[in-house]
Amino acid sequence: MPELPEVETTLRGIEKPLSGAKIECLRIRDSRLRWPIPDDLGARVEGRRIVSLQRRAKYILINLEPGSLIWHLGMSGSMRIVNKSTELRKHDHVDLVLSNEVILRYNDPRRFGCLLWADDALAHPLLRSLGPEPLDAEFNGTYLYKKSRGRRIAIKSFIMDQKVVVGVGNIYASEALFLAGIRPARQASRISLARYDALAVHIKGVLQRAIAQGGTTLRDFSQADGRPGYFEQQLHVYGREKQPCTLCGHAISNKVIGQRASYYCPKCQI
DNA sequence: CTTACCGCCTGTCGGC
DNA sequence: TGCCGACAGGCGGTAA
Repeated sequence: MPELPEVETTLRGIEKPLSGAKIECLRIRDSRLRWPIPDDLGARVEGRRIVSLQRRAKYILINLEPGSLIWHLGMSGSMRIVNKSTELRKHDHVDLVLSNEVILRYNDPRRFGCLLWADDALAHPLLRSLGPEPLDAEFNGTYLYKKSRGRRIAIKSFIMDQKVVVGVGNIYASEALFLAGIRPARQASRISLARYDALAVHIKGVLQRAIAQGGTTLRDFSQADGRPGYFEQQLHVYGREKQPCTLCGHAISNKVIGQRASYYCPKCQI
């Protein structure tokens, strides 16, 4: 999926046209997402006004007050702002049609995303047990250090666990570990507080820089205006197997950790 | 509680 | 050129 920077980029791209707008209707062309889109969702939102939008973890929340649409982009989802004469593309599964001529169009080839309703989104089972936002002050080295005591899993799997910290996926986990000089397979319990301090700083830094670049586009992702994200050119290790390390020139390795490709420099990351 | 693994889907790419 | 398997940015469910 879109990780945190891609979801944040999407949110920023749709916030202005959607905020305060009235929902004309919800057009569902294919409801077979990760969970089926509820049958009554259209009736539930039709004619109502969008009060605000927010991101929590990798979820986009469209608040109608009371109640929210809970929208996740899955692995391959994207949203675009279009109008009624915009031609449909393959996998354009949902349109949120607003009365101001604006249409929010959701495209998701793999259909791993979801579109659900909750009276209280943050209390929804999918969101209830999520860890802290990585850009919040409460997320820091001390938090990671305490949370990791007794955890034998690889540090990369640990920071990708949404109960530990949200928003960090396969790309940015690899990048943050490179910047912090930590080998992705290292056990989470065997990392010092000082190194967790550095890791927290680099998680925040890489996410912020990626947001500033509109996210990373590898294949499916695009911003709400259709442009790609531009962070790919700043990736140090992700997808760079056998290419030279940007710091020392050694070839980048790729090892499977927790069923996911994991890129690192065997010289710079210990 | 933790950890490891499966599977949901379509599209693309590399190897033969 | 065509076919086939491996793999892809996520994540809930299950089993041990």
